[in-house]
Amino acid sequence: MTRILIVEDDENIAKTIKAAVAVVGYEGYICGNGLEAVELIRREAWDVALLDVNLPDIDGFEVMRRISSRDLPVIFLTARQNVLDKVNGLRLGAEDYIVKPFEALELLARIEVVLRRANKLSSRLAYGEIEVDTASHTVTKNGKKVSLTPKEFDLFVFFLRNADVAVTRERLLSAVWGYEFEGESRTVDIHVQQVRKKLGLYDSLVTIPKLGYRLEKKE
Amino acid sequence: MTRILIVEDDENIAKTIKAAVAVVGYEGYICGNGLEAVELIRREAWDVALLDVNLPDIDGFEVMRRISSRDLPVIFLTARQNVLDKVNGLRLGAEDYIVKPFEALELLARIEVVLRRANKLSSRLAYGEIEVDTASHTVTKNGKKVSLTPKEFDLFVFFLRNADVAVTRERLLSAVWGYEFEGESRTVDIHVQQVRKKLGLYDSLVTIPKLGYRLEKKE
DNA sequence: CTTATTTTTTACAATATTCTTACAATACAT
DNA sequence: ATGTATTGTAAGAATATTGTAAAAAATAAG
Repeated sequence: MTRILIVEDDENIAKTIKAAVAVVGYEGYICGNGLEAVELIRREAWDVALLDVNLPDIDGFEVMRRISSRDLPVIFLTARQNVLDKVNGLRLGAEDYIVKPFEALELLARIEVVLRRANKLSSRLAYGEIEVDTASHTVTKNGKKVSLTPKEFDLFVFFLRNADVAVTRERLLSAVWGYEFEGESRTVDIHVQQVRKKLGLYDSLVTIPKLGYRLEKKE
Repeated sequence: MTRILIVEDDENIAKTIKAAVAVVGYEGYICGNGLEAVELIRREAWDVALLDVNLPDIDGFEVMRRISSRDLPVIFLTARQNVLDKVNGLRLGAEDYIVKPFEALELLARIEVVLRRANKLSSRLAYGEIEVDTASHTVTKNGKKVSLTPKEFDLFVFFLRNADVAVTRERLLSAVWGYEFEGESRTVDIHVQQVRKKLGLYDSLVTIPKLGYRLEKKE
């Protein structure tokens, strides 16, 4: 679950933001002042912080300075049309800067960009009852977690992204293993068997004799 | 005309790629740095971009981020054997990933797959109620899947691509089997019979006595 | 440094494909 | 028509490919 810390003293704005991020499945937590925000950031894990510049105690910039050791993407929110603020914010290492009043969609887009840059955006892939989350590297079947090794995971993701395409072992070696084919090897086969077994794909991850494999597209 | 943007700072590699894609009739444009690439992608229409990860100014991933709004298939090129790079690239939405040094044929194959996925190329061949998809390596008759062995598949595709042409056994041996005719053999015949039987082509895959076979064109 | 995990190799069993063989059916020439 | 050459067909042998388990090697974790 993507957790977003909303540091904003105007309760209406804060609630609006929380509702907006909830729409796309993010969990928003509201915090009304700077000092508390610093504490929360130190104690808990967050994916992004939306930081109002004007806060009742310490301002957003000060919060940023105090948490600068953390590797947390920050987007500043401000009512000021002040260019100086913007320069300040970016110099402090803010990921982005957005001026109120803003459109909810605009904010969501910015959040997505920041998350993607931080590689925290979970991209989900589905294949029937199997779900894959490339961010957390987890695979579930019927909601039950299936444990795949890294190679198996990469291999399966590759098949998902190339569903219904016949792929040769050479292609797999180069795409998943990252090197060119040298001599013959059963490595690919073994991993395919493993993925088949772990995910029960005996009927859908088919062998194309003398060619390679194909993951049949789900209807 | 299929336009391919080649973003690669090594001039030799870039020119090699350009020559390779020219062979199959694609137009390649070379661009040596990331910022210019972003501009080119914003201003002009491209079918695929080949994006080197290591560029003199901003890296390939950054280019990808900046053009992420565009719906342009991207294939990353990299010398790195780094899995992280790969995961990064794919997470950013790259269509594919290819490690240097690569074979020209391999690259062309990937480009074809990407173009096909973007529906800019067709991999389907039809013959009456029979449909062949060379990408997924499947054959259906009246929507029902027909299982052909590799040789049978290649043989049938060859006939489809040479419909209404009388082909000798020698020609078939050399085109489908890939070697020159040595002594007499019934191999070709047997496979033709097999294709006839499996696809019910008794009337259309005709024998030309003393010469070879011909797949009659569908009206 | 040891232990655990993952990846690769190895060896062999199970399958699938290709090719050969043998004979039947058909076409063709005289 | 009759014999010869060619092609159709089935069955099985030979070959090659893939499945699978388990050990060895490499890598990561403690």
